[in-house]
Amino acid sequence: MPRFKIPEITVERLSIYLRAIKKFHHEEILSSQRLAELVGTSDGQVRKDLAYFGEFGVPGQGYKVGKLKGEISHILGLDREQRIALVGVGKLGSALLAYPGFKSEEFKIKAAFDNDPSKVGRTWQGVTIQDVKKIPQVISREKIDLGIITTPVPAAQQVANKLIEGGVKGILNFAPTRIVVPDHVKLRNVDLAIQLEGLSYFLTQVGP
Amino acid sequence: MPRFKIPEITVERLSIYLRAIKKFHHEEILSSQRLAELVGTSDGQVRKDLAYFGEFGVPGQGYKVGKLKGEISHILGLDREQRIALVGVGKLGSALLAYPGFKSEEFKIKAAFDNDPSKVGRTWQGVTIQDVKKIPQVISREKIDLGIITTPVPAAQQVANKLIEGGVKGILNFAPTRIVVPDHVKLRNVDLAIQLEGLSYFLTQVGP
DNA sequence: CAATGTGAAAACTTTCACAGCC
DNA sequence: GGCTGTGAAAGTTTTCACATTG
Repeated sequence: MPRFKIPEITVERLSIYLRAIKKFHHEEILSSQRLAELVGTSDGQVRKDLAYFGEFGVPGQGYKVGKLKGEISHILGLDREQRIALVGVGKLGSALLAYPGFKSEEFKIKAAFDNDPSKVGRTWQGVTIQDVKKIPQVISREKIDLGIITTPVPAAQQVANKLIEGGVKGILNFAPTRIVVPDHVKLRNVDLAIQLEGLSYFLTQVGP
Repeated sequence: MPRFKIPEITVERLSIYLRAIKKFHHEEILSSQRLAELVGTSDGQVRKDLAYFGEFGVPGQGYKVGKLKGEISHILGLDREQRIALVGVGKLGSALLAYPGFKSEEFKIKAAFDNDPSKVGRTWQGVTIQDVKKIPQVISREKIDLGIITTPVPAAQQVANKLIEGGVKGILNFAPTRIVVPDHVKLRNVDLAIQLEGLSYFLTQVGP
């Protein structure tokens, strides 16, 4: 549907728009201006972002919430189940297993793995923790296409390799280290400490 | 030191460079090319990023690890203690309290708050959990300048207001909602679900 | 002579403003 | 009259290439 290359930031904003409009009723109509205020951007930006993918609005009126929800969900692939595996059921891993956004209708964590024998076999948030050795086999049997890495740094690359061997197409990496993946796999790093460091920089700008 | 406005992404990359060079010895010398390979960017990018802040390299040689560490740490404000408060000691909150990057030499979580009476008074990771009512008072007494919000969505704005009342200068918000802050406070949102949705979009691009 | 620092060019993103539609 | 969709302009970031330096 997209004419050519879509900026990654546009996709990110679509997620944000979707979150914002979910609070409204299907029948309601929002203008780009109203939507922009809700999420903190400009009306032109909203229109440009949406226009990459089609014509969803009605001139003179605005965007109908129901239609927009459907379109954005479809663009983001949220209208079909996304099957996920999480590796590393430590503190952060178990928090994410319970995190509302990670166990929604669209996202289903189908498998969890750890290398700690005392955790293997236990069930947490409805998911049974399995041995990391089984990663490739389970990923491919369960047709899982997204992997989340919440292991310590030293294990991250190995785990990524196993996920890829099993056939995941995307990896969300929380281990603060660079991991290398082949071109056909999409990697996204979330480094929580870097977020803090960015704020820290800001403080050096404003005062003592 | 910076001549004018520095792109936020440059600051983020500085954090990444710093993480990468920490693995090397003080005396070692790295070229921009080597550093670029380590973090997955281009040599020109590395030089541009650093050149915003000064001349840290030696032409014909490269960058000395020790010097670079010092300079980047200083730029990011990591050469002095950053005092932090965390609000919302749920699953994600307790994971972050234990997260290595959040309890480093530079970052000290000095206070934690929750509104659940059964949690108040308990100690976790060396920090005693206090009642959210005390936020403004503790923030200002302890001279805390960064706040982390890991509460559920409905509480986020209220908590932010209390943090600001106490005098924080920056807020790291993990609640998936838009919160509004005055101009002099720096807000950074980390929405974990959006990261997943970005990957999900990618899958729609490469095939079913 | 190897690698930095840096203008200038290219690529990309956001803003603007307005024709066209409801 | 109000609001979308969209080219064109402005602004920003990245890449390029080279003069300069140890």
